[in-house]
Amino acid sequence: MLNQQANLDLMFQALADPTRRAMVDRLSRGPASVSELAKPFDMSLPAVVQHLQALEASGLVSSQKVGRVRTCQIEPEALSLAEQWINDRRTTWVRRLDRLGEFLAETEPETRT
Amino acid sequence: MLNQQANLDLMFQALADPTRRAMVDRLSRGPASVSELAKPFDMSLPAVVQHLQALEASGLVSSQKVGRVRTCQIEPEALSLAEQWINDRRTTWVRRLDRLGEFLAETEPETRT
DNA sequence: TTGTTGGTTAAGCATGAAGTTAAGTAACAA
DNA sequence: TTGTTACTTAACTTCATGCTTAACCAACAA
Repeated sequence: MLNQQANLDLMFQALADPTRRAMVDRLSRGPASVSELAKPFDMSLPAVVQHLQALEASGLVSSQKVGRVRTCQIEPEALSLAEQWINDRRTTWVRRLDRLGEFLAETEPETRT
Repeated sequence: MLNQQANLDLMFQALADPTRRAMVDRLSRGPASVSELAKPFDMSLPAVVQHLQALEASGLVSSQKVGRVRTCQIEPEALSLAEQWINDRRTTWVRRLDRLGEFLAETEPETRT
């Protein structure tokens, strides 16, 4: 298992680019070859492949080459790692608000509505 | 409402840096001043403030200045926007697998275990 | 009013990311 | 075996990011 921290770096970095998000979006609907993935974009093929490399480095996408065609697919486990990081922070925040609510309720019960 | 796409760019970009994630983590436990936020990091104050600007630009954090102290807090709505984007893609992926399962069950019922 | 604290502004620098073109390779099709 | 397809590699340009230091300003404390 790689360093989790570094992994999140690569993950969020990968998702920070609209082209790469569009690729993830495409792959969430099913596997695709490199040129299929490239088709919607007004960009050279090498550029597309560089985006793909970023996605693969982050663990969000994997690929295998059969013959001369490289087929790419989404790696949903990786997606949920990013999702979980966000959710953990939101949860911490929400819990803090709850404790604050309790505190206010305990210390000034007469001012409650 | 700003362009959602651009907003996600800034959001994920902001979360791609470990220093900024640490700041979000800190702020998820409650508000903090700029210098409080800066304390854990081995980095000049201007550098910390630049990270803060990235977080504010993304909508993940807001701040107000009172006297000479600027107090920062997390903006959990923004967090859940990023979370939702990820979740939507995972959901699409899962549904695709479900349909694939149905398809296989319908076309080759005799090969099921 | 003088010093200290808390933050801001500006300028500069090193690195890396996003794109390009050009040339190369390996598989399949005729 | 010759051409086309599907990438791959390499070299290069441009722009953005993440820092730095130095100087500044405004609020509060003595």
